Amino acid sequence: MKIATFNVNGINGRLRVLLRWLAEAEPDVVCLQELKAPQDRFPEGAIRNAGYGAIWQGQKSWNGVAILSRGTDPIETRRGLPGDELDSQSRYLEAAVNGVLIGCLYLPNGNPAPGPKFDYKLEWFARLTAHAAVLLTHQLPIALVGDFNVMPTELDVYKPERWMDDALFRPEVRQAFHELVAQGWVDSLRKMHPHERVYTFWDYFRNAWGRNAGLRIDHLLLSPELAKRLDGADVDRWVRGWEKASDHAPAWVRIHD
DNA sequence: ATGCCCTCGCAACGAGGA
Repeated sequence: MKIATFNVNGINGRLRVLLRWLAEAEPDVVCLQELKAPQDRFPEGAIRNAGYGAIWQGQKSWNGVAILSRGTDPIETRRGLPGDELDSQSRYLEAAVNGVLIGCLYLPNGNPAPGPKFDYKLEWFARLTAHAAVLLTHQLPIALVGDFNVMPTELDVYKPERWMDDALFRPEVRQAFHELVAQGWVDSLRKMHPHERVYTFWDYFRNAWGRNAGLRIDHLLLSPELAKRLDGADVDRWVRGWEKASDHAPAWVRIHD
C-alpha cells in the first residue's frame, strides 16, 4: 500500500499534472492540500475516471484538503480539528482507507512572524498535537500526512541561516514538531533517509528548482503500529520539473500488509 | 529590506503563499 501527500497548489489549474502523476505513480491513498477551490468546484468526475474515490473539504481561493483512494471510497471519520468551533479554514480531513486511518492536514504557513498569523499557526499546531495524542490511544495503524509548513532540522533546509526567523523554521515551530513526533510518531521520510538532504518543496522564485534550493516541509508521520510495516519512503522529485508544476513534489511511503 | 513567481479571482494600486 502506497500512501502519498501532494500540495497541488490549485487543483483545477493543476489537474493535468495531478492526473499524469496518479497514472504514473499509482498511489493507493493520496492526501491533497491547497485545493484553492470551493466545495462545488472539486473535479470529482475526473478523479473518479482516474480510478479514485474521494472526499474533500474545499474553500474559496485558499486552503482546501482532499483524500483520494484507489478503487474505493474513503470512509470519513472527521472534518476539521477539534478545539475551535470558530476556525473556518479548510485544513484537516480524516478517513479510514483499507484498515488505515489517514489524517490529511495543511498546517498554516504563519508568516509574517511574529504576528497574528504566527499565533494562529502555533494555536493550530497545538490542536493538532492534542488530537494526535488522542489518535495514538487507539493503537491503530494511523498516518498523519500533509504539508506541515515546518522544516524540522537544519538538514531539511538548503540554507538554514537564511530561514532562522521565518515562520517555517523558528524555534517554537520546530519545537512543536519535535513534541508531536515525540508522542511516538515516526517521521518516515527521515527514517528511510537518515543523513540525506530530502526536499519536497522548491520556491518558484530565484530558480530554486534549478539550484535545488529546497525545503522538506511535507511529512508522513506513522503511528507505531503502522511504522512496523514501513517498507520505503521517497519524493517523486521529477514532478516538480514538469510544465505547470506545483511548487511541491509528491512524497510517499510504502506499507506492507 | 524587498522583489523575484504563481494561483485564484470577477479584475486590483490584490491576497496569500513559503
